[in-house]
Amino acid sequence: MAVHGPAMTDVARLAGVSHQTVSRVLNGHPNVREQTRLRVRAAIAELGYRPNGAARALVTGRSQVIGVVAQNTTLYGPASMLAALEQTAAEEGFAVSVGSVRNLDHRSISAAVERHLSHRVAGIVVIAPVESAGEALEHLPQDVPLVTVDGDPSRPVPLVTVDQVAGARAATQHLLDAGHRTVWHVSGPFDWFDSVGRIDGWREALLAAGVDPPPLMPGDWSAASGYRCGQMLARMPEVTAVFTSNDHLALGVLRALHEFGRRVPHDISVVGFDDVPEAAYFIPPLTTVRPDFDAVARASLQMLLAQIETGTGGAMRQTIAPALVARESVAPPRS
Amino acid sequence: MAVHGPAMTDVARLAGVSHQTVSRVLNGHPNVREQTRLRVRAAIAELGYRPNGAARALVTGRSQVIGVVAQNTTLYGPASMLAALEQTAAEEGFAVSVGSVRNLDHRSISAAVERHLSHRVAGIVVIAPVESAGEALEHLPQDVPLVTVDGDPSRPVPLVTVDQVAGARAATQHLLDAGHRTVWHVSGPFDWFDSVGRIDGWREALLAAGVDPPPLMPGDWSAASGYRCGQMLARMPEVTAVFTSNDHLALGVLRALHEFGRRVPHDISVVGFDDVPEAAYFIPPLTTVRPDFDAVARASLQMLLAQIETGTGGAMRQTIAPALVARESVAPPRS
DNA sequence: GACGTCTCTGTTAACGCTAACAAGATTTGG
DNA sequence: CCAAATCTTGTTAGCGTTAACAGAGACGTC
Repeated sequence: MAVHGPAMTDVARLAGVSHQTVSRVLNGHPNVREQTRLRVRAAIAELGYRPNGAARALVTGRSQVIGVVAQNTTLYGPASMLAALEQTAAEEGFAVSVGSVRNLDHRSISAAVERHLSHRVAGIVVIAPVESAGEALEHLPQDVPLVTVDGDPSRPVPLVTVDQVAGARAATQHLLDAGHRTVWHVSGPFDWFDSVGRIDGWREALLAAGVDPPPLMPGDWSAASGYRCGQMLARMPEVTAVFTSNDHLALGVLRALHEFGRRVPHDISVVGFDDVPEAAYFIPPLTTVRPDFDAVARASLQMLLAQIETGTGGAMRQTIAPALVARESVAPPRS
Repeated sequence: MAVHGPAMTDVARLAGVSHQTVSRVLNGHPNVREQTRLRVRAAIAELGYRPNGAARALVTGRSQVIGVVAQNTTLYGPASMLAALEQTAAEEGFAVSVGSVRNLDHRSISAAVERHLSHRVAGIVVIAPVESAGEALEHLPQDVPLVTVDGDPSRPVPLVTVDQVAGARAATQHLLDAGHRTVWHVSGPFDWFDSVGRIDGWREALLAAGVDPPPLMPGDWSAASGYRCGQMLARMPEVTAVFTSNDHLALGVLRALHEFGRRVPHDISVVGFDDVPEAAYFIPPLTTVRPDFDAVARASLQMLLAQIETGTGGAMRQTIAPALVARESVAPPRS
């Protein structure tokens, strides 16, 4: 069984001070004599003392832990968000506890949040890109610092989000600018806000250009569904430009087009979304839209810390604009 | 500021019992009258009471949290491991705290472990695929339950690992079986055990077949480095089969071969490693080796829980065999 | 030289929970 | 029907930390 490490009193005894003085040194209190501070530090080092976070959390009412609720942390977007969040949190002295959920339904989310709450996390970041998540967050205790990432813009919850609409608009516009009459769209699932936003942006760009949007091809983020949509698109001679809701969908589309002998970008141009690291090595290199996950993470954490410190909730929100990354999968239409 | 939720005593008062009885109900103690149990449960529900993990951790000396140290949780392998671990841990009632580190050097790892320790995690899982990580783990307090994943097999630390050697051997053998004279290899970084194991397996398979291994092409896991290696391979007419250390390297190789007009699998066969979800949609669909991340996660957690419960360390180890997934990127050589 | 004002340190009391013991209520055995 | 065993509940004492207050010197001011 684990031999418990030294406690504050042990350090205090060795340094010849009271445990409270040790606490002061640890928390950077100003009123400690330099000499005492050094003695305490020496004792800490000698004993290999490590403050007990549980005790601190108990007495202060909150731990230095931030809970993150996410769905599928295997997907590139969420994984990047999580990593960026963790990095940023670490810089602020916070640990990150993951509570991933299989389904983003009301019940699962609530359960994950509950788990975090019983560990008395200082705040919660919900990477909640789907409709149902919003409801779960409404019935939350009011006093928990909370930030949602890519959540429902219509709910009064602090929100940081990638500007999906702008990104999709840029992607679509990029294709129109290349000379394409219209742009087809392979979307993500309808219950993801990311997906809905990208559909909106696509539609907006087309309407602004006076073009009637062609029928939507619904996908589910996976290369498999992109492949299926691609098989249909490949057989429609009028299709010259496709915007897919993420890079993996694009990969599936590229493969289908390739199989049908439709060359990219010669016959059909393709634009993705996410800029996964491999996108530059697709055949051909994929033009795509890059969301700035670091910026999103920084913004969310900052927002969360503000809430933790001030205690005020408020319905702050912040939007991060993504950038178009032009590569070789886009060209003017033939003819 | 957060209004603190109800405590055990509040529940006790409402239910007309002592706080200790509430504690007993919560912990499933046997000696509580059914009627009392129900009354307590009702009070818990009515107040929305949530046990305070920090207090529990303080008194029991350990929390229901497992710390995970990993490097780049954006890479598919680590991300999958983390997700699987989190899932498994949740089933056992444990939360997972991530401490990712930018570099897997001694200092970073130690720092991450320290952070976990001061939160009094119940145990630590280190996804430590590199050399330098091993050293950091040697100087750890002896009494912390610890499991390394894909770590150094030569160190006396509990270890769960994907059988890289067997996987690489299978991949290489698969190519030899298809009739190829020899198999080239694009490796990962040399300080990753995964990478070294795969090199060993590749070499073993070739030697067993009486073939002198061709020069190694060193990569760094990225599609970019795969592309660079692929450009060289494409210009060597004698190359007919390539095994890459992961799927993203393979993607880069595929792209380079495509650019040079070398058809896969007609001219050159390619096998990857990892089976990323998109691998089936590469051009052509990639034959690869699939490690069972769930099995690894389950094994590690089981090992960790065993240590937590018994308190014994021991140098247990377990190896999970990966499976070859045959797709269309492999064919017999022309000639 | 006495008095207020800093600066530094120590003492005490929580925080919310579990463990250990104690004690009343209930059952069992002869 | 009484003593002993068992079940059920309550009481008390920490776990290691921070917060609040208190006290002891050092210093400057009149």
